[in-house]
Amino acid sequence: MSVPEKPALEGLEDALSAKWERDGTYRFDRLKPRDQIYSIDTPPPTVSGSLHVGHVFSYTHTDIIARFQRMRGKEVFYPMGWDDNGLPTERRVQNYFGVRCDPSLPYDPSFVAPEKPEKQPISVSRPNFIELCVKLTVEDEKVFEHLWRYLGLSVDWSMTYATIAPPAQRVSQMMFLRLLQKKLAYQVEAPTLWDVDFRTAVAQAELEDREQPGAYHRIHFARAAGGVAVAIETTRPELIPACVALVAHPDDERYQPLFGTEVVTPIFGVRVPVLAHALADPEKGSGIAMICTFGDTTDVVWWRELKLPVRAIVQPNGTLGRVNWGEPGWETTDAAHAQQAYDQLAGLSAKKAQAKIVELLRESGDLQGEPKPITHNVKFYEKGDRPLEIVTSRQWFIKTIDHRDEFIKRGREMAWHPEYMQARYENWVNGLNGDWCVSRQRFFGVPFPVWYPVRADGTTDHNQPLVPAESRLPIDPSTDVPDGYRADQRGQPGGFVADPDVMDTWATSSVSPQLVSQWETDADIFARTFPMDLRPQAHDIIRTWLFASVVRAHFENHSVPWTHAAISGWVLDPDRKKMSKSKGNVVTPLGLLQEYGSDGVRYWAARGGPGVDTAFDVGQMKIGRKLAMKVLNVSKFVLAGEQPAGAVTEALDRGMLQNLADLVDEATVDLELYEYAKALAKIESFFWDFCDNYVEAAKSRRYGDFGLEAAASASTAMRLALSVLLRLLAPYLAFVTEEVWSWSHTGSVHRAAWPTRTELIAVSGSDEAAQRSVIHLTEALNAIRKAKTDQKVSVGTPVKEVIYFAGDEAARSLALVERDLKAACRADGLVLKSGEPRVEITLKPAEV
RNA sequence: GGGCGGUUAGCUCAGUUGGUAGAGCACCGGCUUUACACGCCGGCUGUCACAGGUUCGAGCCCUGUACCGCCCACCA
Repeated sequence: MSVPEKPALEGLEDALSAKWERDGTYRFDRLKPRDQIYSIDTPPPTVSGSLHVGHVFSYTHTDIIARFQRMRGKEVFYPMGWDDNGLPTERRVQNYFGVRCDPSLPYDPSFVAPEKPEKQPISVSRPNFIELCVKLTVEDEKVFEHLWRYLGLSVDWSMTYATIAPPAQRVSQMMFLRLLQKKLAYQVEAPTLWDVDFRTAVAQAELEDREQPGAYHRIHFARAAGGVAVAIETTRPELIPACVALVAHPDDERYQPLFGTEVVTPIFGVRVPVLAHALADPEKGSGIAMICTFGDTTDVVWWRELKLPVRAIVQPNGTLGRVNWGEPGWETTDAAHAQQAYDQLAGLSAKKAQAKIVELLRESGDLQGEPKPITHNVKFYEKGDRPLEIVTSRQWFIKTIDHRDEFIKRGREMAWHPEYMQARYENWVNGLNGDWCVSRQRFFGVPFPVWYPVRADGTTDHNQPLVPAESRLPIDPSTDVPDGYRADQRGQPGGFVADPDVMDTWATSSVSPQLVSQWETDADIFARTFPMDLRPQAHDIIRTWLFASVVRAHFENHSVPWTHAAISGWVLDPDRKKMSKSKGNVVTPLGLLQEYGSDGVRYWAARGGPGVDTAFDVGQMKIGRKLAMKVLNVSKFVLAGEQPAGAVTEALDRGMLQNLADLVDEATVDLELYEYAKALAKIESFFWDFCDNYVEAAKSRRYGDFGLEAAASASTAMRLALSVLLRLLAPYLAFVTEEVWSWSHTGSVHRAAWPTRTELIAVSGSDEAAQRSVIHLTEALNAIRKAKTDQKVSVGTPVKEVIYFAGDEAARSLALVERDLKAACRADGLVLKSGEPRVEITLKPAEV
């Protein structure tokens, strides 16, 4: 507890984060009542990726709120999770260890991964695969935790969770079984959006559009008995064998005669009906489209609403499957010809099949003119490399489409920061066009805790799923055995088989509020933390994580998951584009923290208000570092040396403290409204004014130039002001404020009480005249400094006389602080006069 | 096509209920000033995107337009 001779910022991050850990500064006290707890549903970063400056940005915002709430007297429940679920981790583990997951294999407890990946991937069971995932992600988590501690996140590090660990699996599975019980989860075999590389179903929320080159092919369809020939345009001629109908708008004059008739597909000779549907757009192509099973989501709508048959040709791996032409479902006028043509397509990818069929169409004369190249938007899985296909498969869904109004209502029960983000949420909910597909044909994830009986004939009975008791969870159906069965009955007639799928990443991460709040694990903690107070997250995952969390809490807890949603913006590079790895403009966060100091980087982040996309700007980090440095230096001045104690009697001191009380009120209101950036701007501005004007003016008096009592007034006032300013800055500059606090206090500033107007007024009293005198003093100082600068002398140059002309009111007001003003401008004589504002300075004769 | 943001000094951004356009950075100039040269003081810098409207008065309210960003829909 002393003031260092040469205070420095270097090394504070390591020293103080270690001290906070030692002292348990951010340890959560679970005995506090609910209304004194502030609980945060922190987004778990994906550990298989790397942290970038965008993470630092948004996690700092949350930390500022957390520190403010803690100082306001709330016990902050602030866990940290690691998202190690999902495809990125799976891919990384496959490459790192050279393994592939084969869920049909039994668990091998003695399996050890090879030092170096072998050329041929080794097949391992799902439990073995997950062990490897955990092994690898544990290392990632250490790196992440170090960065977060270095940044100064006030997380309780005894409360971390991993989304693949047993507690998370248990909550995910339990909440799934509850949905199943309530028939809010169901499975169905249906056309599903499908990624052919990952070979898994994907959800609407995981789609993105990409501009792709394509071409319109004008294709001739021959007349059938009683019909008329017609030409359609398509970008996907390879799907002609999957064509089940043609469709045009019911009001389209051109096609009126065709409705109800049939035409024949080229090459394959399949008779298909010509139908009417309002979704067909007369403006597009020839106004008549071919419906295939399935080329896009519109095909699915037509297929469903027009009750068409299925002729599926695209397989889960993206190639065209075998077809036996002439068999049921594949009737044709010339099976031999169809077979001969189709066999040239079977086994090809959609892209290659397209090239081939164009050749065939050209030969047969059914391609009219040449393909017209276009670029158009095609749907992709956001992590995928090839366009999505639509494949019919058995999938699990959670009901959403019938409950949209309820989700909107929940959204309105929450406070959004900023408010307009709520519109994005409602936009998404209103635009939902199907239930939420939650199953993925992957291995590393939370398995569906379900088996199916195998009938005597060896077929699977999907209608009677076998589910475990909740007390058994979490389970892995690929190795665990349902009650009443033996392990050797797996896959046998009269036995059982496991559901092979795992849950979608959002299906598991959306239970984070229940997971961290210890739902169905610790009723006491749950009652004290749920519904949670805050979900901080980025705006691009409102449609996924936020929405899915609302769905889960609504169905299971009949409430919102949290009462506040704080949506952070993105970090933009100087070209105003979102910073991303692919653009090669990502800066390593630890390097930044080391160069500008964590406080410097926190300052930059804090200036980006809620929801505001913010430019990556090292200039702001430098300014933050300067601010931290200034805190160090002014604190050294205020706290160093023996100082007289006593009442605050001087007008300057009393006025300054009252102005500070106003600042405390304003900053507190801002922070309560999550407007941390606005609060910072006000605090910062006051702080510099305090340093440059108040401290300069009170300095001489505090040195004792006007006696002990006047010195004590200055000393007491500036110590109190510093204490308040440190506390106001603590949520932002977590390190330097803690360092300075330790010079005069034993505890942590981060556990100190948030400053109040009362503590200041108790010392300063209320005196508007004194308050005004501070403003006038600043004006006068500025005018006098300008006069000195004009005469090219230092501000510190002693002068013979200063005559300051000011308005009547200002002159009267300045009389209260005349002694301080005179000292601050180093004048032997100071005369205050009424009149047009101006300054007259008489310099001392130059010393020879 | 629909929705949501944004457009203010060279740059990054503030601008509360309508009342004389702000800060920091950058730039220029001055200053060894006993907390701080990672400092201090001063100066320069604007068709508030554009066009209308309401008003005594508009950066702010209304209508429209342009551009930038995001989300959604459509993508035969």
